[in-house]
This record gives sequence, C-alpha cells and structure tokens, in this order.
Amino acid sequence: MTQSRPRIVPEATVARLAVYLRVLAGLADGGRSHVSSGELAAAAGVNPAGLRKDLSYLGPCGVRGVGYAVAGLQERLTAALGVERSRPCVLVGIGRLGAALADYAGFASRGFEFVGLLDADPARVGDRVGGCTVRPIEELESVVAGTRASIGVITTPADVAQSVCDRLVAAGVRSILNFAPVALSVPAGVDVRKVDLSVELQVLAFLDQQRDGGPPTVVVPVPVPAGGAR
Amino acid sequence: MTQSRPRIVPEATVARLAVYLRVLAGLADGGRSHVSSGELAAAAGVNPAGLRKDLSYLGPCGVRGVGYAVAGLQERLTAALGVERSRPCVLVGIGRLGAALADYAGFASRGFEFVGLLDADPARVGDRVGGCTVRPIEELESVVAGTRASIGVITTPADVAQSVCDRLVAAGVRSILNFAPVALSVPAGVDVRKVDLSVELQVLAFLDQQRDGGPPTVVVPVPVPAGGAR
DNA sequence: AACCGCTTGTGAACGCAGGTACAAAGTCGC
DNA sequence: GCGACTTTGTACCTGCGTTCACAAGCGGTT
Repeated sequence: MTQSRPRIVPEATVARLAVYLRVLAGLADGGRSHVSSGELAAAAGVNPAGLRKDLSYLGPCGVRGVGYAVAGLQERLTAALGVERSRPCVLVGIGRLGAALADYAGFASRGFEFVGLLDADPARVGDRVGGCTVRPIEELESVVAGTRASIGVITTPADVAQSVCDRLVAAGVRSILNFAPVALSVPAGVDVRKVDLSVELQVLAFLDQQRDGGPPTVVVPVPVPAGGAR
Repeated sequence: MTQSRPRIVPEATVARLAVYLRVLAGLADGGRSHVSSGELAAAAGVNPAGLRKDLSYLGPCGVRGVGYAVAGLQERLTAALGVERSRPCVLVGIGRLGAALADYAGFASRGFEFVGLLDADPARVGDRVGGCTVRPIEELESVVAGTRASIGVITTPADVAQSVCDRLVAAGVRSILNFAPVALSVPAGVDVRKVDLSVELQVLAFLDQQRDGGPPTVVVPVPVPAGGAR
C-alpha cells in the first residue's frame, strides 16, 4: 500500500508524462544525473511551469535549487504510468498499418508487447509479424483469455470495427486504441482512445488555407516604416 | 471574394468538422438528403449542441425544423477545410509506417495525394509504394519545389526528424505532420501536428492501472440490492 | 555559521472548450 | 390561412487546462 494517489491526474497531464519519460530516457543514455524543469520542458516542447505542475501531481519529486534526479524521476513516471512491467496487447486487423504497428520497436521498448495478432483474411493467417504469428479472428476470445491482454488495438476497416470492439470488450479488454475512422460505443468502464490520421491532415489543410486565403487576421503587411530595422 | 470568415474557428472544432465530413460521405452514399444535428452527432460521437455550434462557425447552414442538407453541408465543409481539390503531400521516411501511410486509401479519397516519397536508405529507393516511386532524400528540395507540396509528413527515426523538418521548411513546406517521437522546433508561420503512438498506449496503460490499483474513486461495489434488476 | 542564488512547488487569474437551456424560424397539417 | 411542432442557432454558465507570478527550500560559498 503506497497511499500515493492523493490527487487525481488530468488526462492531458498523463499524455505529457509519457513524453517526459521518453525525454528522460534520452538524458539517461547521455549520462546526465540531474535536469532542471526548464531544460526538460524545452526538450518536451512545453511550458516549464506546466511541467512542474504536471510532475507535482505525483507528489514532490525534485530538489529545490538542484532539479530532478533523472533516474529517480524515470522510476516515478514509470510507476505512475503503469508500465513497470510489460503490458500484453492484442492487435486486430493486420493490414499495412497493423503490421507496421506490430513491428514498431517503440512499443516494445516502452513496455508494450503484442501477444496476439488477429486478422479475418485467411491469406494473412500464419504470417509472422514482429515476432508473433497472425491468427484467425475466430480465436479472438481465446487469445484474450489466454494472454490476459489488457489493451486492444483496432486497425480494421471501419465497417467491422464496432463488432471487433464489442468482442474485445466481451472478452475482458477494457482499454482500446482505435485507428478505424468510426466512433466506437462502449459500456461504462471501458476507455477508448481514437487516432484519426486523415483528420490530422485535414486540420493541416485548414490551417494552410487559412494562411493563404484568409489573411485579414494573419496578414503582416507592416512595411517596416524606417529607422533601425530589426 | 467570399467575405466568409467573420468568425475564427477553434482548432478543436476544425478536427471535428473533418469527422462530420466523413460521416456525411457515408450518409450521401446511403442516399440521404437531409440529417438532423442529433443524428449526425450520434454518428460522430459528440454532443448535438456542440455539433450545431461547430457548424455555426461556418455561418447558418441548416434549415430550422428540417435539418441539414447533406450535399450542401458536404460542400460547405469541404470548402472550409480547404480540401476542395487534391493537396500534394511529401512523405519522408519510408519504413513500415511510412509505407503504410503512403498506401492508405483513406488519404487519397479525402483529397490528399502523396506526390513525393523520400528515404535515405538506398535499398529502398526505387520501390513503388501506393503508386509513387521512392526517391533519395537528396532530392527533397527539388521534389518539394517541383510538386509545390504544401504538406510534409515525417516518419523518420527521431534523430533525423529535426533536420528533415528544417529542410522541408526551407523548401517551402508550411504544414508538417510529425510521427517521430520528438518535439520539432519550427519558425513562426509553420504549423506542426504531432502523432505519438506510444503516448496513446501509455495513456491507456495509466487508465488501466488507475482502475485496478486506485479504486477508491472508481470502484462500483454496489451489489445491486434487489428489485427490478435491469 | 550565515548569506546568496538557483530551482521547485503552488496559489491565483486568465482564456477556452463543453454543456444546458431557451428563443427564433421554418414546415406541415387542418 | 393559421396554429402547433420540429429543429436550428445562440446566449449563459460551469468546469478544466494553461499561464503567470511568488513564496518556500536547498546547496554552495565565504
């Protein structure tokens, strides 16, 4: 019993904690023993005060006048994020994207292990991807039960994503990462995070067009009157 | 001159507009001519009032008592998002993830076309992926200039992402979608959006552990007393 | 041993996004 | 032609996230 959860951590903060953890790994490799909030914030691309507030949700973990101990902070973040030991994940839909994810070294090195790869296409069953063999979708329930997978990743076409999701939930998965472009509905107690790649591009397209086509607000026509330019 | 930008659109709204546009495409395929905000919101997974507020940023585009005309709304959203015609994109780093993105049909159907694929590995140069040939990274500047690509996608390893980003910006790209796990620094006037896949998993791991390990707030031990269970 | 500078941790204000509730408006039925 | 119903559009409010600014605390120095 660590009684270490006096404050609740906002989800936006959790996402940043994961970023800090990665930056810390780089610093540890470089042999650094301490870091200041300013340096860490710069590397993570956030505000220093915000970073300190994020870390303060875990309780005091720095030393005033010195900074944060790299190794100690790594441990603390690892524990807070729940990645102390490897977490088993199942991935459904081994298309191009699914195969890329299954083979992505960044997951394994951060404590995520794909213990089950499932696909509905018989032609794909039996393939080995990232050290795991693709199995038929019919075995979803048994794979989840046998591996006690806690996280499910969906990279199927949109039209089957909801049914796959339902089966994952029924099998006991309570955390789902969805790459299919649909809004999944799940019962209370199940968390879904959605990654929508084309939405990201469309937001960029919007910003692009806003710059080019809607200058009344963004335009900078100030002709630099004269005098000491710069 | 359409003078159609009286209000500025929040970025969170823009991201949802892209989702609405996709849902509308499905409705149009189904032959629907009109939709209510409630139905559209349910399909997109958002609040109906929020959806109406989002759409109202584009000016009135519905008919009271009737709903929204599917075709008209599609046009309006397409124009607002700046995807009326195909937008050329360049993709740097043709690993598994890069190849999956280059081949992803969801991009092409939404007005994004990869006109340049670049990789530093000579073994990969010349490969054809998604209808385009991989070219050496040295040609980055000429490809950007020749295609007038407005969006750059970075799927390189983290250690070269910043230099690739700098070259893209120098070549004239002002919108960047970054999959590398680093915070890119860019000059003002350039937009960067970051997709961090392992962060998504770590957030799920956190929520998972919070449920299992810190139940004082989330626990639901109510044993369903009796009566009309349902 | 006391001072000084540096860095953390936190309290307060600001701005923004999301939700609720109501008024405006248009259509359908009689 | 008029009334009632449906649905949009918007004003208000609440809550969260972010930022700024300051006080507390620790190490190094003399």
